[in-house]
Amino acid sequence: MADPAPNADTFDAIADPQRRHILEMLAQGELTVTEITARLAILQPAASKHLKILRDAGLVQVRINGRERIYALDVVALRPIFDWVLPFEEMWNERLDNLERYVQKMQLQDKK
Amino acid sequence: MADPAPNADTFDAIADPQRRHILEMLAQGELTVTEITARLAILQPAASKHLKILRDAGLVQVRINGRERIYALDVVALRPIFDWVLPFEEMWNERLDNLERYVQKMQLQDKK
DNA sequence: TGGCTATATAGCTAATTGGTAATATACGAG
DNA sequence: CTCGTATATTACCAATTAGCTATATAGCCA
Repeated sequence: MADPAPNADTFDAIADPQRRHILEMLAQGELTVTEITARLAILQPAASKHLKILRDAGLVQVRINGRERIYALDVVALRPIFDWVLPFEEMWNERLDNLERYVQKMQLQDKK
Repeated sequence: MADPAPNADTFDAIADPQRRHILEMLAQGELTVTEITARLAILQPAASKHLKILRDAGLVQVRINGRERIYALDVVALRPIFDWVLPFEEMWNERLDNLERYVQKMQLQDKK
């Protein structure tokens, strides 16, 4: 049985702006290849190529409807990105918290 | 005056596993180029090249100490990644919440 | 000064990438 | 069955990339 999320690199998949754009569009709802192509400034084969990369990364799912392929976001496949960046986010939040505390202390000093 | 965070593409910068590795190492503390090179399976010029890309993306800062360059993480530069992925994370959290609610409802049904 | 160390840069190469044009496949309509 | 539409795939090209080797720059130490 094949891995349902073969996970050809997710980071690579989202490195390209066009592919991020596709994912953002699909977050609003399903789209056909023609609709996706129309919203990007590229030709259909280029769109199909991007979609293949997104498919291989497990980020999108296809459903066939007659001669159309309807693409849908598989949002959970973005989890590796979120999980990777989250610890860093905690770092800068700490930093901001410290800065806030520092600023508040300074303001108290000023009032003295 | 130059932009303090020139932001040569952050997504591109973190697409490479070696560069992600460097950022993870720097999250633990500052390192020299030699130390970074030693922890990766590449030669020093390759490490320097990665570091230049990370510098251009504003993800690391350099401090000169004699003939050493001490690199430090500038974690806030990862914010664009976090900000981009966060709305998607909210989507899959919703999905999981719905699933939890559904499971709970089913469990209630079972008890009837 | 000369020689060693730390780092960056330049030049090269093989592999990858994002795009295009051309072609193949397959479905729906008449 | 034939024609037009939707999509994928192939072949090709220019640009980029990640690595290497070789070299340049600069600080430290004797």
